[in-house]
Amino acid sequence: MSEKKETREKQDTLFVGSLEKGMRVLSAFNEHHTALGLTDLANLTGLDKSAVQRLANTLHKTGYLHKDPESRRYSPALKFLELGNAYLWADPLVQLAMPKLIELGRKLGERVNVARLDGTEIVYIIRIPTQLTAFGAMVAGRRLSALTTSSGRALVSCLDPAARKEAVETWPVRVMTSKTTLDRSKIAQAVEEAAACGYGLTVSENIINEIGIAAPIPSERGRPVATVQCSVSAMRWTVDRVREEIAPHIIEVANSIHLPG
Amino acid sequence: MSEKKETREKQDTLFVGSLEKGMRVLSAFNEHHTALGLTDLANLTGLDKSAVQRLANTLHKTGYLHKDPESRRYSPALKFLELGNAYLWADPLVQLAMPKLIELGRKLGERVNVARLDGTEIVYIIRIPTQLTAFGAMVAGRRLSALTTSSGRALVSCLDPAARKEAVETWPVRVMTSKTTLDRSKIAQAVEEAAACGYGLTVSENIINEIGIAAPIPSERGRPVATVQCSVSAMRWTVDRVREEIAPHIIEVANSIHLPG
DNA sequence: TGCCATGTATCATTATATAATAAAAAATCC
DNA sequence: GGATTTTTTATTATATAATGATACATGGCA
Repeated sequence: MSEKKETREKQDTLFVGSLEKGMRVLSAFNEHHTALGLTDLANLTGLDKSAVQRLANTLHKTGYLHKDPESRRYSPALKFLELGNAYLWADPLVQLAMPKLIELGRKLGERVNVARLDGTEIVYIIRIPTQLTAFGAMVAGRRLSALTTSSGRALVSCLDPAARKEAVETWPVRVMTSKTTLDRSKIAQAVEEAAACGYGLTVSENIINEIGIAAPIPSERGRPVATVQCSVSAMRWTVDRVREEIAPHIIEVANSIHLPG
Repeated sequence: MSEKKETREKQDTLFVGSLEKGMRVLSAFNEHHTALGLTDLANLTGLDKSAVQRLANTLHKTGYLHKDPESRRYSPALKFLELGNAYLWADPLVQLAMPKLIELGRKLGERVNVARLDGTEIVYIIRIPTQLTAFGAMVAGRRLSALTTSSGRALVSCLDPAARKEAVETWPVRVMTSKTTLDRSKIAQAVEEAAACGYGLTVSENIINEIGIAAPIPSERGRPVATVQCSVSAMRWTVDRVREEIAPHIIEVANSIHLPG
């Protein structure tokens, strides 16, 4: 009874394992997994049958998971959305940027977004969906590999050379389309270009025929952590026109946002 | 040791108390509480110091709560938003309605929304923010008393007479502005009017000088549970013009949405 | 500077979650 | 359409893991 204490060394007494497991169950749900049975959950979370049963039941009883009486599968309830809402109120960047983004969306008549860098990925926190497109590009909270996005490239281009090199070489890339760039030297090139012109740019990386362009939002001190981004259809736009007609506007808006910290 | 088993009678063995407490901590964060210290959390959740300490620490370590090293206060992290995103993917209504709402937003040039009824409140699940307004009216996941909203009134007006009466008389009303209607007979009148004309309507109930109008989305079988809604400024619109120019459009869109179940 | 509120760390005690197992209910297959 | 597999639900003994009281540290504030 003294052999297996090396899983979690120090944080033991102020770490509630059951809660962590419960959160594992919660976050098993995402764009690919919208309704899950107990065995699905067990597989996805790595927890055993019994644990999943208790945790899912608890989340159901507390109103976080809807349980379909027919299929007996669980899916996210409205409380999920309220948690998202809580984030939006808590992030000062959202409040600052929202009015400017709405204005920008009206001016450009195209989809504009704000994205934050989180680790090696970017998360869209504001989306103004002026034009129709893939569902995933219209909802807040989506997470994409930074290196495949205009926002990610814009932000990586602001890192100091060493960090930039490491990011380009090691950050993971998830393939989204047949045009997703996997060649690290091409990514490096795109990042250098972003550094040169002050904005990141992608074509068809995440959605076919989508052109993305993003400008970093300056941070009072420290590196930028977010961007103002615009996505347009390559059916109606060319890269050159995007550079000429959209770039100046998103840069202007990005620079007009002064976020504390 | 046999006196206190009546708090939770049956669900005991498959109910994980720690998880429920952890969720209490999570949901302490909302539009009014964006950054909370341990004592704040203890007060809001009704848990004791130590419990909150352990739970908050766990949520911090698992990436759900950001902890400001300065103030040592916790606030929602990006994972909150990802949970919201998971909901949006899981709700078929969101996917069905999104393109139609974008189209409608473009046509009207005004803010359009989809709201769901949840208990005695409505929750906005899609928001197309075409025009500037209060921040709370631009983000998904917000929860308002059903009876003070055009969406809620539209949906209550679809209930059978007995349920309608009970809703109007007993559902709680949270005061949002100086114009929020507390008089139940006036609410009853508004609901009857909604029943008569097929859409709910509010003026300044939740935001001063805001006119709201909402049409129920029919359900295959059973009562409607959601609405297509539009909010406009009373500075630019009159109620009569809203009835004439907006009502037909939101009704048409609402009726074009066929959601299963 | 010294005080009070707030956050952090420790620990014995037992309640509480665990994982194994059995029973029931669906789904799947021939 | 009936038998077999898979998935879900329910039960229980056991010890782990959460508890809450307490003591300590820290920072804010007058």
